[in-house]
Amino acid sequence: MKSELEQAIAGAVKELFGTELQIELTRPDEQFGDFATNVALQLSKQLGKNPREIADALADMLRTNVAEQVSDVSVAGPGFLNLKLTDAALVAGLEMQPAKTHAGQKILVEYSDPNPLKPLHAGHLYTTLVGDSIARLVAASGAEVVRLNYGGDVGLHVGKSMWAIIHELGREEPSKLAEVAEADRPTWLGDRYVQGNNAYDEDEAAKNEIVDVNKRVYKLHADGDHDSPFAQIYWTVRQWSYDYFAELYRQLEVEAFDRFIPESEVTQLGLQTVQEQLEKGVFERSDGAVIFDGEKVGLHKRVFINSEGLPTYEAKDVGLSLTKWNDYHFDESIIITANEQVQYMQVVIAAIKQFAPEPAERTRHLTHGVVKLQGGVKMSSRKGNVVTALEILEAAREAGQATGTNPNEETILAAVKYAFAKNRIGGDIAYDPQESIALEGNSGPYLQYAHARARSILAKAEGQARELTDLQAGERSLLRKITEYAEVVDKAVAELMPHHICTYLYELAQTFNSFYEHNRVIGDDRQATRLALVQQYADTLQGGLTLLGITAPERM
RNA sequence: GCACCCGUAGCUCAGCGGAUUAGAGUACUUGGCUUCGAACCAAGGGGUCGCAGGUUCGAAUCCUGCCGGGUGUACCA
Repeated sequence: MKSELEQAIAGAVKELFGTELQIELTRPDEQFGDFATNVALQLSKQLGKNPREIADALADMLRTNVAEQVSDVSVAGPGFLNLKLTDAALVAGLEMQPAKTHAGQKILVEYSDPNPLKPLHAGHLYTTLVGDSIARLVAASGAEVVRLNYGGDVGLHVGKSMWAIIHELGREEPSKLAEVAEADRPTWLGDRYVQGNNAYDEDEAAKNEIVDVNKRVYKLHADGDHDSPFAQIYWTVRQWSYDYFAELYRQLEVEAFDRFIPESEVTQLGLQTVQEQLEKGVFERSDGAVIFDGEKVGLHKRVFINSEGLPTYEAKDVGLSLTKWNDYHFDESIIITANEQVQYMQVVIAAIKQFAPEPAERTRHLTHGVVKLQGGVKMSSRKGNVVTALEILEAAREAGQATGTNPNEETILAAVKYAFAKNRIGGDIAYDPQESIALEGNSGPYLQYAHARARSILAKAEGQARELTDLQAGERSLLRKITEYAEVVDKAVAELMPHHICTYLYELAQTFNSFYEHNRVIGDDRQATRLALVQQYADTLQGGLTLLGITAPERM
């Protein structure tokens, strides 16, 4: 519908003024119409004519050319062309589906990326939810999506935790791990990380030991060691971490990952590749380390292999990138991380581009902001003052109890997911355990409620829904909003911005609630027509919620 | 120092490939439940869109400078 009209207008422009123009119809305020365009304003400059004259001429032509779809063409303001669709055309808009812009493509989406042996904080919850909804968007656009989860099971942070674990156990004795109760494992590990981190910063001797432990972890992987006491401790606590991640994903009810890629799996390939490319001049030696001089391409220098001979995160990312390429030959690889890695990732991708241009050019890095506590304090797992991912869910449940409405788990999840999804990706999120979970206003529960109400009508009503004709004002407003769905999803997919879905669904639900308040469905003369409308509305809302990973219960 | 991101109602945020009267939520004030679910609806007050220039018939939106905040800037991830 939209594109047909755009072509019709482009045709009219060409016929009247002889210029080729790409028309982009917008959705104006309802009082102006269903679609609007400012072509006349754009044309006035290049034609040297009054924009209103141009608009009037176009309006005249359109009134006859698109009379079938458009009931009214008006010129307003400085020269806007406002179009009002006929009821039939508006109803036809229900057929519009989101475009399959990525049909036939294989797209990798990497997100969540928690590190074993470190705590899962609120940021992990955020990045997991953002990644899940982006992966859903990509899938909705027709792509074959591969969900990847990359985590640092080797590296300095592991050295820190392992050092503290051994310290806490007293000696390298795996059986002593049994003293940690299963339920206490996550916090116990989190405490070890903080302990190791503090020791690294404050105690020179401990720092040297940690550096040594770190090397032992790399060696353990190189040797395939699963039997030494040190290795047994490592593999056991690593599994504890993976179990804990699984618990978070289970509680969040996010789509399952297709593959977990531990850093240890790509370390060798990364190290080897960087060494090879060092020979070829992509990398260079500097102060005992191997670096990439990003300054040559307007970025900054980065260390890929440190002076200890160990690969840094950079080299491992090289290994990861090549592993993805070798295993999937993807059309696009999306990586979702926090903002602080923006410039880091640019250097890494610039380096990879030197010797593996294809995966580098097909990689897209999306970033989100940090989760802040009320008052603007950033959370840090290094200092230990963290709100963990599961604590956020717990806080949500408590806040839900406090409202007296006793929301179930479905509603709690909707509240949390929506609170994190409704903001544009990129900015920081202020998390207020009390407010972000509020069950009213622009929230997940509001949307679920607006859905359940509609389903309730449908369940109670007898008789058949009928086709939509001779619409009244309130009915038309609701239908108009419903038909915007496909356009909104297309926009969210194009920008990979799930918040557009939130904004739209909230407006849709508001439109319905207002309709509900002012129009009776059951028992009204127009029951059949209104049932059809309510049905369309409920299905649309449910579809949108699904894209956000939020359920649409029939009752609540 | 340099690079990147951000600065819109008290608070939390949409809007930013320029355009019809800057929008929501929340908080505050007020009205609406004997009829389909009031987790709702209806109405009201509240903004020099950080500041100053520039481009344009037209700027919250584009450009430049400044101020304020955040992040990154060699062996952390």
